[in-house]
Amino acid sequence: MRDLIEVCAPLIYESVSEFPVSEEHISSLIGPATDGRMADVAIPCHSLSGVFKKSPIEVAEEICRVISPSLEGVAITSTINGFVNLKADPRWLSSKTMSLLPDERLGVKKEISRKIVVDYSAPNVAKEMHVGHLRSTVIGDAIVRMLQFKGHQVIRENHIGDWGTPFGMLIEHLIDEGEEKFALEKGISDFDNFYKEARSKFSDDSEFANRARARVVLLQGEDEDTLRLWKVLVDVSTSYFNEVYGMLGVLLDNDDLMGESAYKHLLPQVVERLDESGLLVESNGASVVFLGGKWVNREGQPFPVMIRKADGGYNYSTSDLACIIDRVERLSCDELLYVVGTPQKQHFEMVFEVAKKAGFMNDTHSAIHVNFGSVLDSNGQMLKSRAGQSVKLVDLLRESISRAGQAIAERNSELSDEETVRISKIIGIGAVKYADLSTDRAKDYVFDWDRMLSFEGNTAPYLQYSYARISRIFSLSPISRDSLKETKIELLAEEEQNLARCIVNFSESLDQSASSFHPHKLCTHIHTTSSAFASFYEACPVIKADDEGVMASRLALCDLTARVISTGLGILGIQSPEMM
RNA sequence: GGGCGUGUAGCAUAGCCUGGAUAAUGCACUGGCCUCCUAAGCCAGGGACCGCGGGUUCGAAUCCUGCCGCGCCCGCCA
Repeated sequence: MRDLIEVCAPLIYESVSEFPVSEEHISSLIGPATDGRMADVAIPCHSLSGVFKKSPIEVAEEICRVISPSLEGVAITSTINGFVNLKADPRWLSSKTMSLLPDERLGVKKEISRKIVVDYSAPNVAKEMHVGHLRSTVIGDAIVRMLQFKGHQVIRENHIGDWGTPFGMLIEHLIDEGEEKFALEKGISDFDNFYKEARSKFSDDSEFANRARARVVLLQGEDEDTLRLWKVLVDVSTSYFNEVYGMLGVLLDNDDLMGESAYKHLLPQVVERLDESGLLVESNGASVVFLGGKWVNREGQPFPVMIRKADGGYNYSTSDLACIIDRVERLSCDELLYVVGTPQKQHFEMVFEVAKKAGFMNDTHSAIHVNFGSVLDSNGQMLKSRAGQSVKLVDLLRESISRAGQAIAERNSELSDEETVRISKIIGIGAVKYADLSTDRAKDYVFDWDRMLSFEGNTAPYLQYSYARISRIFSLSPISRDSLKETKIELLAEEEQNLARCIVNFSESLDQSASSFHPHKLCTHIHTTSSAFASFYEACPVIKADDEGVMASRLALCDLTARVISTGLGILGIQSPEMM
């Protein structure tokens, strides 16, 4: 109810000017009501008790009496327990709602555009995509869409693991297996096996291990044939990633790839510049940065950010520092977001601190670790990839689609086979994504098929069902959807008013979601809206309304509701089916 | 040991940044509602010492502090 506060606040200041309170004081008290049933906006008057030398209850009554006339037609005032309560007047609410009818953006304003790099997904070449990549990919995609919608220039960066020592063994294994065979057979799947085979040969077969080590040297020396083999692995992997991205319906494509290999020429420069800034220290033959402060290890000794190992190799931190240089200096971005799991929190804190101290970033740049929790199984255990036993992302998505298909087949026999296939994908993928997005990303969440695919509760299928119901109304409506832009909306029933509130609050909710990089806030709002629609749907006949004006008004509400749901879900990367 | 995070009905969560009312939502549970736009729904109801103790405040789930439980991180891996 941001808009209501904006309208009311000046009127309230003016009305209370005769009282011995400052505008700031009153302003600090006006806020959204904590209990939506009591009011939209509230002024708790308890702290004014001393100034007025009266009880909070009397103060509230006095303020209410004074402000009520000026709020005529905007808000309905009342008092209880020392609160002045303002409830949106249906007239104000309806005019606000009507103003959104012709607005494609449903009241969402664009911000002054910033250039924002979002680093997310980050699968590894020649390895399977698993549940951990799911979270990064889905959350990152939603954040990218939110920021774009708010008018920002977003640069997607998929920092794939395509460089480093494992490629020695991977390339040798590729040679052993035969590259033609590999390229043909590895379309979708089975990277896990390939990687495991290479790994076990590396540990069991010393001849292979020697070849692998020699191959790493060749790779780093950019030997032509080695690079070509490396490229085979990268190409097959990225086309696999693209298949998964296509299945998931996320924005990532080949243009967004910026693998570790892309930064390798910057690595010596990182060392040089850290050295020039005086941060670099030699420690046991390695080059490191000691940040001091709270960064101590188990023994209480300061522990370092490793920049260059004693063997001359570079480290993860070095690569991330190179990224920062590239993003700040080549892309000249204002903001750097890293959609990466919480376990790496400390790593990013340290890297950002080094980057600031070394002047790779200045005060105008902000680097934010958009962290997320782990996906747990039903026993509360982490689904880890390296331990093996990880769930392959493609299998998981396929299963979700298949389960969704069964669920809709049980419920609606009118759908053709073709429609069932199409809609199963929308619902299956939507369910997985929404389950991931709808709770606070920083917390762990338990992966539960039954819950995410339930058509009840705060789930994608429930929201999609609301949208499908509205679409059904329009398919039966005598009034076309396009002709509703100028419709007079009248909010007679309580259910209509509650629905209108949700529609009006959409922009505020999106703003909060986008500014905090917390997609679940938007999810909560879409669910509240769908729920308000379901109550409205029961209580207020639309195309069966007796009066034509009422029908048009309700159709307009349906149109806005559908747009809140589909725009909201769209920003989360989830589709809204017109039937299901 | 140090650092970070987390703890809210049987279960899963929101609210915590920015203190405000009888702590909100969903699942599950109980009871109602389909000759009527998709009942995949709606309505009503029961269910919570907001981990525990102190502090700040007129007022604390929210801020501060101390404990306790759980998790993660602290590698010349990424």
